[in-house]
Amino acid sequence: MKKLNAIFMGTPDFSVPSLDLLNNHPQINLKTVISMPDRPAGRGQTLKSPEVIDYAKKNKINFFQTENINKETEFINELEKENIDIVIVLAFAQFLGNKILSLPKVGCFNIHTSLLPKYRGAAPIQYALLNGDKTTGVSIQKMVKKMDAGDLVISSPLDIGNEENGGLLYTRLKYQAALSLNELILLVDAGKLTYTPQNEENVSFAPTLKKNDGFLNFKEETFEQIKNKIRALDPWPGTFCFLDKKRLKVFSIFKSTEKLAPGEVFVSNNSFFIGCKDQSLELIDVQLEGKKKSQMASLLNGLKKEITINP
RNA sequence: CGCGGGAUGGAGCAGUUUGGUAGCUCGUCGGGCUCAUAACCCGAAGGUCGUUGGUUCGAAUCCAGCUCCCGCAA
Repeated sequence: MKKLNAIFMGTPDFSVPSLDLLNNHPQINLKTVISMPDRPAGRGQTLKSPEVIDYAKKNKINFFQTENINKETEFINELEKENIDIVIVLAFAQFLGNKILSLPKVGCFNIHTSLLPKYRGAAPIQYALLNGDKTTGVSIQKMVKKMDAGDLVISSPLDIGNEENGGLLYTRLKYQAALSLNELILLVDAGKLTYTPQNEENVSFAPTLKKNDGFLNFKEETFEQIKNKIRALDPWPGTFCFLDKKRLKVFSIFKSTEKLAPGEVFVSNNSFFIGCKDQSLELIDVQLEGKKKSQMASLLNGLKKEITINP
């Protein structure tokens, strides 16, 4: 059986297991890896390569970095000579134009971490948790110009644990994505690919999360909403409020029976209570700006003055 | 040289501007009270103040270098 000539497009660590699978798959001849340019990152803002590029360098795979693949006409012309069969896209953070979409014989396939048509967009994992879903999954769709709207070829559900946070679900889906990719390759290889159009009536969106989406507004959010937000955005981008003027990251809370007005603060026995919209909660694991992660009880020992939250 | 905070008994902090015997809230240990207690009372142990050097009669405190931790940002 002839090997499939493949191109992989992706950027962060999330894409690496799938890339690893392609790189080692007997049915695949991996031609090139395409990713975003190096970016300044971390304290000191030193230039850092996408994880996918690190992998490519380490495994001596051809790679190409660009801000916008659609504008790289020269590079695309080169690719056209390569007889590409399939393009795999996972967490690439770029849209693909017609030139790329029509490049491979079989098609461009995108691995998406939700059960499409639910949660089209950049942050499906977090949205599933934010909404308290019990199930999510991995979808593979044949890409079209409209974002995440192509016909489905694989839809593989995954149960979400009750206390599961964003980090764990992210990791599980990272590997689930690679397993689904293997299914796709086997189907393509056997010529048994089937296309199922998405039901447009059930479409929902999961737009990119910003840092400020992690703000905990105790006055206007219910306990359940806050709880899900902490779970969903842990460890990234994280949830926070303000203790006086300083940022206070919040990692875990307990439900409390204290009767407090929304936004009201109450301190007792080294416990810190805040009223939210429908009931009240106690802060447990927190981290004050410039400090290490600690327990709220410990932090309270050092705080003497009146404390205000979200002033 | 992206911006900024921090390092003080086991924990969280104050003290640093105006150098002069190290303090607070907890925890730990012992004792007391109590049917009992995470509550209360009495007492005790525990710190070369991150590290190196400098200034000084004297440095947690002033100056310089170094190490480590963290928030923003990406």
